Amino acid sequence: MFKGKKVIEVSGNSKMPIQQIKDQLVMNFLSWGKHFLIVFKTFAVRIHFMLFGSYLINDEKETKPRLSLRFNNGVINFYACSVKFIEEKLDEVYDWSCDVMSPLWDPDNAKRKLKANPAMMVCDALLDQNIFSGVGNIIKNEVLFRIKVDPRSIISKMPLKKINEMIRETRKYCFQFLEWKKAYVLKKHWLAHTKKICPRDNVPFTKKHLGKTNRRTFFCTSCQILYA
DNA sequence: CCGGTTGTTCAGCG
DNA sequence: GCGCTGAACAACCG
Repeated sequence: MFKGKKVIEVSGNSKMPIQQIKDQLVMNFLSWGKHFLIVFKTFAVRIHFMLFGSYLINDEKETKPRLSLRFNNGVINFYACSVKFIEEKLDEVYDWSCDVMSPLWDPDNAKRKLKANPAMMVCDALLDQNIFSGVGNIIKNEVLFRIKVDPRSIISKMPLKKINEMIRETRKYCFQFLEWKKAYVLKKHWLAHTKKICPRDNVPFTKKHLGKTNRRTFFCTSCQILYA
C-alpha cells in the first residue's frame, strides 16, 4: 500500500530526528524478529513495539503517536514503540537466518550458536535474539513445556536430539502462535504460561523468575526434564 | 487503585 | 571494560 510511496508529512513525539523521513521514498518494509523496518534509500527506521506498542493505518488513537507518516494515499501511525534510525547497511546489522519465522531461517546456524554457548541456560538461549530472533517469554515457556525440558537445563547437557527438537518446535510454535493470535484465541491455547496446574501431570506448576533477564518462567518439575 | 507484564536500553555501580 | 541491577518507558488487565 505505501511501498514505493513518498512520505509527505512526518509527526510524532519520538525524540529521534524523524523529520529526516520527510520526502523520502519507502523502498521496502521488512521485519527481523520483533523489529519492523521501514527501508529508505540511505537509512532505515527501526520500529520495536516492546510490550504495548501498536500501529494503525488510516486510523488514530486518543494518545499521540510516537511516529506518524503521511502518504498521498493514507497514513500510518505508530504508538508506544521504540523508534531508531539505522544508518548501516541492513545486511551488516542483521543476520536474517536467525529470524525464526523468516524463509531464510537456518536451523543449522541456530545449532552452531547453541554449541558456541555450552554453559547457557536453555531459558536464556530461547530468549537470545541473536539465536532465536522473534522468540519472546510466552513462546519460551510454551516451547519448553511442549518438548518437556526444564528451563534451567544447560545447553551442553542436553542431548543433541533434544536440541534439534527444540529448534524445530520453536519455529513450528511461532507460526502456530501467529495463527492463534490473529484469531484472538492465543491465551486459551497456553499450556504453561501463567498456568497454575500442569495439564499433563495435574500437579502445581513452578513459577520462578529465571535467567539473565529474570523473566517469569512457568514449568513442571514432574514432566519437564532437567538436564544439568 | 495497585501490581504486574508479551521487551529493550541505558545509567550507575562494584 | 565487564557484568549485574534497577529505572524508564507506557498500556492494559485483573
